Amino acid sequence: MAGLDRYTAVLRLFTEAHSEWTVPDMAEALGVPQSTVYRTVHDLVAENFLETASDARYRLGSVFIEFGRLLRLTDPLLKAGSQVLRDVVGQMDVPCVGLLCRLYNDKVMCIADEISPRATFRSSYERGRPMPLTQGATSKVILAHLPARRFNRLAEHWPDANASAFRSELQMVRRRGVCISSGEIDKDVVGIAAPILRKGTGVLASISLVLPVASTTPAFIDRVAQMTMEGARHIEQVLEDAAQPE
Amino acid sequence: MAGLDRYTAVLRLFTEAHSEWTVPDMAEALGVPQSTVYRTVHDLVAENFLETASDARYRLGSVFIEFGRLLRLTDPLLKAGSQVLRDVVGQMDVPCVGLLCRLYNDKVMCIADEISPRATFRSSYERGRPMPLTQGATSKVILAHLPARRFNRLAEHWPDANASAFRSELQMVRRRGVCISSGEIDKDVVGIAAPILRKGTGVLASISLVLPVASTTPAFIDRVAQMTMEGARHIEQVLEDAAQPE
DNA sequence: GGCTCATTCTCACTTTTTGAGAACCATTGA
DNA sequence: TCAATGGTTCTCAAAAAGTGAGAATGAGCC
Repeated sequence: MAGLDRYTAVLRLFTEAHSEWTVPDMAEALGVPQSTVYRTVHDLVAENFLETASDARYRLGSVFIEFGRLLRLTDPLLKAGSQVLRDVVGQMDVPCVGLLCRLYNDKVMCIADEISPRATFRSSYERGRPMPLTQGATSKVILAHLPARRFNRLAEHWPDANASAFRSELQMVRRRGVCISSGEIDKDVVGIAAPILRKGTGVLASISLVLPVASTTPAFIDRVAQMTMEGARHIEQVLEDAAQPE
Repeated sequence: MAGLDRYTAVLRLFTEAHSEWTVPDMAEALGVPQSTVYRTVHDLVAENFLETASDARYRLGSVFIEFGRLLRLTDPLLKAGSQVLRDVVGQMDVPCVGLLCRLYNDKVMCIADEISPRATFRSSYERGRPMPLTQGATSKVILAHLPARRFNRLAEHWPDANASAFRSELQMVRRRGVCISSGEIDKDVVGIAAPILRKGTGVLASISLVLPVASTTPAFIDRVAQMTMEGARHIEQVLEDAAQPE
């Protein structure tokens, strides 16, 4: 184990289910001697990637909050997307959840969300949580706009029984410019997602609206799809404008 | 430059003012050859600490959002504090900002905030932004409860003209259990902060309420101070309870 | 096809990391 | 007060990575 991996391997041990670790446990999990782990952990603590908890345990440190702020303040997609999400969700007349998601390794991850004040449900697409690429409107709309090469490389890993049907479904999504799915990830919830594209770069992200099936009709879904696509176009425009002046 | 530093030195180049870097510029800023920086950046991109922007530039990557979520979900102080902040700010009958802050190297950093829906002002203590230790109620209340050794080590770095007056001010804060300051960081704003303590471990953090001077009276500030201290005691209690069952 | 520039690769040379064990240090309990 | 305990740091020689100058590759772009 070398370079950055040495450190990320330790950080990746920390999960929702196992959020505190002792050095002996880390050493065991990673298969390296304790003295090595002590050194690595020491370095990570010094830079606030980890912090000491009680009883000789360690947990994730606050550096992620610090850099999270920098990201919020400086990431063009995050800045443009958050603003548009707020606007779009604000315009909705039923409680809903708005999401801005992007490709993240072989997953899709929400990087910004906006929840109507009165929404009583939640989406599984929680900010910062990697989600599968192949299910849910939010993910599929990204998949549908991926360049063939990238798509194929990702597709190798899925044991997809019905690849050709899936491909033609995605092609339809691409043509339509929006993906609508119901109950694929969360029961009783509809997801309506539009891709955020950039000429030359391809698909950057997706913007989606999630609402309870009970509050929808086909006509309403069409209207929301329209709003979602407009939101996507708006984000694309802001990004375009931001890129020019440089 | 070795170990983790090699990587953090690159990450620390990325700031609000300079959020995108080319490799030649990084190499220049760090005083190392480009080929070395290319390698380091390559590693950081692979782990999503950085991502490529357009025009051969790089910016911070989304890994911070991913780990930020883990922190939100698993950090005991963050979990207890966010909940209590929501409660306390919810009880307030004037617009205000609630903050949960902790010592972060030689700074104080806000790790959670709660802003009344109708608040028209903002605190400089923004989530994820390191702030000076010696100004503002939020910071000083932490300073006031630091063990002498830690305090002295930090104090070495300040060119404090009036150290003894400052020390006695802090001693009064410690006795009173709350720190109230006005306009020290933000003009026209009052900060009311209480320490979150833990026996054995010392001061963990502070909880504070920030409100416009215009909306305060001495009696009201006393009431808010009371609420803030109650919030702090509540957080301490939750942390205590969470630590026991293990 | 021949520029330009970003990025990766190569390889001899340095520097760092590694790991087993000893040393250190704070706490606890005779 | 003196062991004993357990977490953490230190030591040092062997092993493994990192380094950097320059070459090679590759992707636009006249």
